[in-house]
Amino acid sequence: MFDIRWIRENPELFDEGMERRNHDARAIQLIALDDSRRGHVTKLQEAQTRRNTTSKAIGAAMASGDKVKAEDLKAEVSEIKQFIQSGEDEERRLTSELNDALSAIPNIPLDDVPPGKDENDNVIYRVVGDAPAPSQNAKEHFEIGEALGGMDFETAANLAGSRFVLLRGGVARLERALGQFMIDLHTTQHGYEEVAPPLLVRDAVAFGTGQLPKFSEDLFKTTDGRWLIPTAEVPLTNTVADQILDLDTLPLRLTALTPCFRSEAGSAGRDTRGMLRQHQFSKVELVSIIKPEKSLDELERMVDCAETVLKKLDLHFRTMTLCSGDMGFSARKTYDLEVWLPGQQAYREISSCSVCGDFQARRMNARFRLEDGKSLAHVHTLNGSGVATGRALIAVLENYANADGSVTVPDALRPYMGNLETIEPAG
RNA sequence: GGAGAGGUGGCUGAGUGGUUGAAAGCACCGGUCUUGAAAACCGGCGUGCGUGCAAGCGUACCGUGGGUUCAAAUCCCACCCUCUCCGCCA
Repeated sequence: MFDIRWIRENPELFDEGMERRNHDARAIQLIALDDSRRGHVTKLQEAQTRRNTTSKAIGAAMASGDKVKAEDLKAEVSEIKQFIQSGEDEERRLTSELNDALSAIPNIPLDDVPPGKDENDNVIYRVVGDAPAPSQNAKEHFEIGEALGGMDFETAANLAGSRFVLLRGGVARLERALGQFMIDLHTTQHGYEEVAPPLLVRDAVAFGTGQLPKFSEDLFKTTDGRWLIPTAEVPLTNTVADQILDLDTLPLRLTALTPCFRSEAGSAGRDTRGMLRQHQFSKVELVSIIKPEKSLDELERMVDCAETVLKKLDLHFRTMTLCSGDMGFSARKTYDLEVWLPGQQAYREISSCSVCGDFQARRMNARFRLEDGKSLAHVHTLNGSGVATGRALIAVLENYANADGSVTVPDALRPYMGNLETIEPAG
């Protein structure tokens, strides 16, 4: 969320950022809102000053036994009170009007983010490994999974409806192995602390990371008013909400392997086949809470952590810098890792790492104490998938499928698969 | 689900209608002392908002949101959270 004072001081930077975002918010409208709020606050405070001084005078008059004077003063304050009453209502209205406007505004891209409209304008940052030779026979993951008897969409649909899958046997274990492998890698090699967070959160938490108020339709809501997390980023990042962190606790690096729930409200008809886009999927998430001056380095570090997963699985992928029009609401800069899927003959997003600056920290009110031991500043937050297990499963199946229908288990996963070397078709 | 207790500044913890933004201690910052450190002593030390070039001034804030009152941390209402006991339960 933006600080209105920053917008007042940097209107052209703000407008330029909004333009790059293809967003229609403009500084002049917000400043006008703030002007009317400020003007009103000043008037209200003057009235409050008079009320306070007069009230103190009443106290003094009572103390000295001057009842007549006290009564006179009471009558005087009564009138001021009327104005204050309505004035406070008006202040609340003006403040929430401004806050509502501010909380719906996306973050501004960093200067080095390529300009663009949608995914077609994303820029290749680096490519790792070689794409397998084109193959006519390459199968899609759901063909492979179903042939193994390990990917049951029909039963899942009977149980829960569309966009769910039921995994069985070796395939189910393979997904679990991927999750275990990734979270072990991040905790033992990359310095992240493992967290097992709640999967349901309250409004304020979903607001903190930017899901609310604008994207409530993308989330599942429980009957008692909570939200199913769409990513562990939400609870992990909010662990520092409303806190003042000591300098020596930073950086804070957290990881979690959790189910994620998304309504996919806006994507009817897209990726309906297979398990590319599900209402429920598992993901290893990475979150860093960091000092502002370190946040850009941390983004590179985080991408490296995510890339390491794919390198260890020996998967070919490319890392993309998202263009200004393709980034998420809270992000200032985002790298996507796109893994090569032979079955689709295409690169598909498998991980996404973003730096949010103080955008989320302001929403959450997460601050830290500076070196002087006194002043406070907002932390910076970063989040990234240390790879979604569902999509990693897809990638492994499509890249490790053999002609006879079996799937070779990647070396890195064997310790988690009871040293199994291949998953064979059922029966 | 039933009964009770409680939420005060970075932390601990006083404070039940009138100079209380809030005692005290700890932590922290500056200073004295010391070869240095510790201890001791002296001083300082909340946040948001408004206003101002600034010093400052004003205002709001004692879980959150409303209300009563000339005046609320203190009284009333609703909600949130924590703890204890009982019930139920993986």
